[in-house]
Amino acid sequence: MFAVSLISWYKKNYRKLPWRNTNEPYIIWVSEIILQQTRVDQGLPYFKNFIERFPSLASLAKSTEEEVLNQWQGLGYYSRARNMHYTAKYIFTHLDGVFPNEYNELIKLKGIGDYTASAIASFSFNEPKAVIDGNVYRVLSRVFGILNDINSKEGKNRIKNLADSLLPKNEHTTYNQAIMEFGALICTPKAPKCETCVVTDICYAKEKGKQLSLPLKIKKVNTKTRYFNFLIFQLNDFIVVEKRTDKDIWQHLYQFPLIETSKEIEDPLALKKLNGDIINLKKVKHLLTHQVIMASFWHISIQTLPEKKSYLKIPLSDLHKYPVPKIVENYAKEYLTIN
DNA sequence: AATGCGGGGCC
DNA sequence: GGCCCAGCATT
Repeated sequence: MFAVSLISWYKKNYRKLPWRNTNEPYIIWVSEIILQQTRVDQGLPYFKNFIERFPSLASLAKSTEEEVLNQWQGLGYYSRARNMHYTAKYIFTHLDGVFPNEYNELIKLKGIGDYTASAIASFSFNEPKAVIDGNVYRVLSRVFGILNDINSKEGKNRIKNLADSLLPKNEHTTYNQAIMEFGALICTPKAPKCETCVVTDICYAKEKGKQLSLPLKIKKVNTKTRYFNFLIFQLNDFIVVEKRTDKDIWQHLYQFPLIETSKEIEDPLALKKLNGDIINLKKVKHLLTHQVIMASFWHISIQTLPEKKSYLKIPLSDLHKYPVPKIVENYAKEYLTIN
């Protein structure tokens, strides 16, 4: 029995993680959002800091988006933080601060899709909904031999039907945790630990030697290269930052004034018709999932800080108050340390 | 159905 | 250098 085996394995082998000690929906929600497309090891310190800074839905709702993004800085996929802040305010204001307690209501909230709604429903409200995340796709496609592309409608439907049929109605909470933990620790993407697997005797992939070719994912990656020139205008202890507002990466985060070009440039000052002294130039290659950012940081000593509606003149010592992309954080830490 | 959205760890 | 991670929103 598939579910029984996984539950039994889980009870002996699960990791003790802070969100497993509670069924409080706010805590479960925060943990699930943080763990979207994010490994436990990477998300764990963010979870602890986030809960310490925003211990309740009310505290999150009463904060500013900037404060929330500041906590999120460095974790990536910042729409998660923006949507959480939006949803916290929505629940606080329009739902009397009470978290929706069933899948059909949870799914309506911004930032909550099928996986997260199922997880909160199962973990917080004892509603038997099967969670389907990357682990589940991998485990089920291997064990039960789902050969369809899991990005296709057919593949998703088969996994969905299979997941629903396997869900034990009474122990769904433990089972949901178990299958994901099993995928994370045993049925891993590379080098799965088949020698310690508890369902190896019924596993299609093991029998056929197809562990590494399942799940089948057909996708094309077109990575594009972009050239960012960050201009760090400095006058005494003041610098200039601006907020990113476009529908682009790092939305609502701050940065140094940016000139994006189609290729590397020699002299941004000439381009901007500005007079100043370049006192540092640092080039950094920053890798995102589908973009390569070739960044140049031009540190410019200038007599008059440039004026523009979107420019904020701030003391260098205040820079840490603004949420910034990792690449900006890295530069600031190395070259703009005050003290 | 396809695309955009971060950053990091692993091979 | 590619792949993937407790996905979701938008087009």
